Amino acid sequence: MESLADYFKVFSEPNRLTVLETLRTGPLNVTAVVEKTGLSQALVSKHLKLLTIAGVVRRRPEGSLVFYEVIDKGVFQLLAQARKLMLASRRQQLDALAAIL
Amino acid sequence: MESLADYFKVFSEPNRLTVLETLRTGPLNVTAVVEKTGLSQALVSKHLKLLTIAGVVRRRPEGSLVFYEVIDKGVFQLLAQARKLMLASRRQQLDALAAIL
DNA sequence: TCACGTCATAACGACAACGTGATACTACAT
DNA sequence: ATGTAGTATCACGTTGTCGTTATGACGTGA
Repeated sequence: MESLADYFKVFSEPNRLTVLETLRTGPLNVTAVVEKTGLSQALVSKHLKLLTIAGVVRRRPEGSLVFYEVIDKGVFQLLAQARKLMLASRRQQLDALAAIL
Repeated sequence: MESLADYFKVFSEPNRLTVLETLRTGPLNVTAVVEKTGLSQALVSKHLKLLTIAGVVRRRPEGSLVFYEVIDKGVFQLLAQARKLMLASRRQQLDALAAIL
């Protein structure tokens, strides 16, 4: 996690966001995430690793399972704020378009 | 701007963030941004275009100059919140490391 | 009209990220 | 010890993104 840009990059991938959303309600093991998302196991594993490296998620082995959980639920606030800004931008775009027509 | 991930992608590039920061204090024309950042003119133009498409920035031609300005300064709050989370993650990482050693 | 400053775009090469299929590794049960 | 379920990783091909160089387009003033 070098720069701020790198941090944003963590959330700039649809499947990774999907995986992250999966953990909103609580810890899950890899297979559970796979089933919830429909993504391949290898892919889920990769994204979880990235999220772990980024410090967004914590890895907790338990027997033969490995559970992952969001460390700071504040990330979801970040997602929410970004979504809000995005929608506002979209509205503004439409207004600008309407002004032309 | 299809998905939320795409929106995050806008902020996931160091040079693009640099360009955006340049506009924090107010509108600037392209050449001014080029001088402030030290990036090539073509590159600045590209990033500004992307920021415009994303609805983060507004393009305003004025004579032979083209000014760009941030539409919703709330984006800087987003940057700030992300930075805060990033630093918190970093602290947590170090704590986890310290616990091992 | 011509030249110049400003900005945008095209074409290209370099490199990174994504997803997949196959394989290794681990813990546990038989 | 062998098998099995769960997880991680490797190697690979594909695609996307970044930055550069060169060129095009536009407005302005001489």
